[in-house]
Order: sequence, then structure tokens, then C-alpha cells
Amino acid sequence: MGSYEVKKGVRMKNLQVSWMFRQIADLMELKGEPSYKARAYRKAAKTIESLPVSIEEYSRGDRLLELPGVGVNLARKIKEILETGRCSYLEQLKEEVPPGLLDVLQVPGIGTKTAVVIYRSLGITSLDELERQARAGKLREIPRLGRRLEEKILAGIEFVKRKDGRVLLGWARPVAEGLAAALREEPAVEGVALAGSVRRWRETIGDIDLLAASREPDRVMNFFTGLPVVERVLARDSTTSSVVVETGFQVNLRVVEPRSFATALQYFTGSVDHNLQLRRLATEKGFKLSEYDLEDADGGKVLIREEAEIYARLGLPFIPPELREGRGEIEAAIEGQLPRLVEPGDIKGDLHVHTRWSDGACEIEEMVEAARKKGYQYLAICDHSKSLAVANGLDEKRLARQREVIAELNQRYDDFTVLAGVEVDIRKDGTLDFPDEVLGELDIVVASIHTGFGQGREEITRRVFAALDHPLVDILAHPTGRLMGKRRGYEVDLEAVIARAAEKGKVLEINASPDRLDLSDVYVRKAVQQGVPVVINTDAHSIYALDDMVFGIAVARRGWCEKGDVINTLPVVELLEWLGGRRRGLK
DNA sequence: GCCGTTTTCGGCCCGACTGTTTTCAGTCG
Repeated sequence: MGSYEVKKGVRMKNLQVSWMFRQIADLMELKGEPSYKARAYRKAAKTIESLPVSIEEYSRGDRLLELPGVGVNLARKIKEILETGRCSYLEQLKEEVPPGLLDVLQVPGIGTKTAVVIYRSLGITSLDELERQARAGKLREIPRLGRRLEEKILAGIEFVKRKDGRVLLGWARPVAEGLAAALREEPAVEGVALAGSVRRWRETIGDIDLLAASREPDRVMNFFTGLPVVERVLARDSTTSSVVVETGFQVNLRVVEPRSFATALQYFTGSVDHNLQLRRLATEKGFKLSEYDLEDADGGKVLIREEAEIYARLGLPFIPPELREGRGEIEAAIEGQLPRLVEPGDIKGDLHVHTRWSDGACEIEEMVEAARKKGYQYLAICDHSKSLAVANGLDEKRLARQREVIAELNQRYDDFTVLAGVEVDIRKDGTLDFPDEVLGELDIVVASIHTGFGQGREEITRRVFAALDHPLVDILAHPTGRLMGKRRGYEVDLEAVIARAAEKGKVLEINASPDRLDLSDVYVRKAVQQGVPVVINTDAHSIYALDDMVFGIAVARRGWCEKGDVINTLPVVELLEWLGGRRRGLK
């Protein structure tokens, strides 16, 4: 029996420190301290929250000063927070500045200056107070504010209250692609591209950003705002239009001169952090990069036809949009260490789908035909196991029958392999829903949690460990169980799960279902860094959901995955060899 | 408050939009 230790709240400390630093930054600005000081705190906050290990390790080893943006002063404050859970400087600031102003600051249209002005003139220190006074028409009476800003603030308060105004990529992306296709129909349009987070394939999207090149912007804007799907036009001029489409998304279209298209695309793709770093690099190299053009040291404009030329001019290989999150991609590019990202064409099969045998909508044969049409070499049928009664989970008998059906089906194909698998439930006590003799007969075993979401961090992590330790388990499916927009995942300690998977040679799933995308990109990167292979599965419950694969691929790419990190890029012979090897190793 | 083989001092991304202003500050991406 090995020692069991859950690294409790590994990243919580990091979040605590960065959250406090962000508060300090805001409060400093409210207090009127110079902005470069506040910026220093924000920079350190960002470093710390995206640190792959606990800040405590840096503190213990007296290595805090190694962190970019952390100097003597911030190191001292970090130590204080780690040791006492408090930060006296933050507390002092809260004495000097009403902390409620931090909420006021969340309202779009209100920055630190405005927050201070409305505080000084009306004594407003909370969102509720702000809303009352705005409704009463008091804000417009303040010098330099006015009616328009008051309206904007009221709308902003609504937005903050509605909170997470983001939608799933799985909804936004098709809308964005449809609108882009529609725009290509307009003859005045010389080029169209998705930009912003939808181009970077972020898991959720605020607004959809589109970019078009045209010499006749007004014609393009007329066409765009007149599209049948456009429900409401929020704003429009000859450079930008913002509309709400019938699905409720806000879509922004920017139209630029064709010669600025590539630089604009780079700029509007973001992320902000990526662009910031790229501009800094440009400056170092004597260039000036803006959304309009790239200027060399003499102020001459460098002709840029393709986005890749921008990177090339700065001495970098092309950085795919999925990597542009300011998570070290520019450094990696400089050092020639960018990953060769996995691509859709690399995927040879899907190792987790359902059929009507449990809660799927299609027959095995339909799923297989659909997978063949996609050019796959294999498909693993992994229906639910018996304890998941709500999903019509299979018992031993039905599972055995299903295996026979699959065996018959395999007789019919010489170009396709159907794997007999199961998505076996990890029960509340960590045991699996089938005995070893049953699991041992299958080609592949996918294990996952569907019950007992309320278990504590330690308990549920131990439960996942039990599955990872089981010799017959190949894949851990949707490792956190989250359903975005519906429920949070369980409190599993993912850092520990990744380490355990590495130790036990298990595969972690990237579930491609748009509301799961579980593992998420950051953890995918951690997993592959530690040598844990991943698999991109759709968990399809119908033939249509097989198409969700792209969203999983995007997550893998955002997690810096190369083809070799993803097991369902293996051709069928090698996949079978690999699975067989695992099983032989048991004997 | 941090950072640097171009600087240990003097910088810290750049540009557009908004609203209110008569020349610009504040906010945003």
C-alpha cells in the first residue's frame, strides 16, 4: 500500500496571491498611485496564477525572485501572504479606499478615474448605490460625465449582473463560420476571416469577431447589417459594425483596407497578452507593429500579405492562433521550440462513443458507417455500465451480447476495426462497475465518474486514483466531470491525477463535447509535459456528434499537443499493438 | 515596482473611440 497524499489546494495559494495582488493594483489606481506600480502588481499576479507549480515551492526555496515581475518588495509580500494568509499592505489600502469601489470598477465604461469621481461627488461605493443614482439621473450632473455615459453605465451594470455573458465555442463557432461564408458572397469583399477568441478556439466566447478586407467598406457594412440573421444593429460605421444575431450573440465586423488585412488579422486575433509581447519584440527589433502595418526603423512600411510574414519579419515561425495566449509561445518560437501541433488529418479514430445499447441515439452499425465516412480506421463502442441505470447501462449479459454483435460486424469490414469497449463507472468507493474477468475480455476500457459529485476533494481524488491504479483501465474519461454553463466539475485534484496517470501509464481523455472540453487546455499541456498521453474522444451519442472532434482537437492544440501525444493518431495496427501490449503486460 | 549587455536610471504597447470638451482625458481591446 503506497502512501497516499493529496496535494491539497496546490494552486489555491497561487490564486490567493494573484487575487490579492490584483486587488492591490486596482486599489492603488483608485488611490491615485502611479499606474506603473499597479501594472507591476498585475504582471506578477499573472505570472503567479499561470505557474504550473505551487508558489509555496518558490517561497520555500527562496526562489521567488526568479519569477518574472517579482522583485524584493513583491517577494516579501508573497511570503507574508503565504505565512499569514493576509497582506498588511492590502489591508492598509482597504482602509484608505472604500473596497466597494472594486465592484464599481467591474462595470464596463467605468475605470479608476470615473470610479473616483463618482465616489467623490456622490459618495457611491457599491454597485447598488451606483444603480440607484444612475436611475435617478444623478450621474449625468457630474462634470465630464453626462447622459450618454450614464446610459452606458446602466447597461454595464446589467452586464455585470448577468455576469458570465460567454457562450460555448460549440455554439459560437458555427455561427461565426456561417457569417463569414455569407460575407464571402458579397463581391465587394476581398477577404474574410474569423478573429478574436473564436479564431483561437477558446472554450467560451464573449463576442464573435469577424474581419473583412474591402475597398468599399460601406457596401460591406450594408450587406452585413442587412443579413437575415441579424436581429438588431447595435452600432455601425464604415470600419466597425456590431450586431446581435438571432441566436443572441453579439457579432462585431471590422472592415479594413486589403493591404492592412494581414496585420489587422494578427491584431484582432489576439490575445491581448500575445500581442503585447509581440509588439514588445517588434520594438526590440526596431519595428513598430500596429493593426495597420509593420513599420521598419526608418518608418518605411513593410508590405505584409500574409499573417505569417509578420512573424517571419520578427524572426519567428508562424504561431498558430490556438497558441496565442501569452503562455510562453513567443519565447518558444524564438528558441525554435514551438510544438508541431496535432492536426485534424492526424486523427485515425474515436475511442469513446455510445449507441442505442445504452443512451445513444444510433445503432452500432450507423455509428461505424459514419466513422468510416470520416476516413477513420477504427471506432471504440463504449456504452455505459450497469450502475448508470438512467443511461440504460449494460450489465454483463448485454455487454457480452454486444461483443458478439461487434465481432460479427468486424467480419464484414476489411478496412475498418470496431473495438469492443465500455465506459465503466467508477463507483463511489472507487471500485469499477464490472469485475476484472469481464473487463479483461474487452478491447478497451474507458473509466469515468457519473455519480457522487459532492464528494470532497480528497475522497474523489482517491476514487480517481483507484481507477488509475486498476491495471485494466486504459483511459480516464472527462476527468473533471464539468458541464460548462450547467454544473461545475467535481473537486478532483487534477495535478495529482496527472502525476498518477504518468506513473501508471494511463491515458487522459480530452472529451470533445463542447460543453465538456474536459480536460481543459491548461491541464492538457501539463499532462503532455509530464509524458501522459491523451486521447481525443467525442463521447458521441449520435452520428452527428462525431463531428465534435474538431473541438477536442482545438483543446489539444491549445494544450500544445503534438501528434505523438495523442493516441488516436495511431494507425489501427499500432493502436491494437499498443492496447494488446498493455494487456499482455498484465500476465 | 520591476527591469536591463544598448540602460543600475528612465523607461514601462499602441491606437481608436467616447463624450465632453474648445484641446483632451478616460476607457478599452
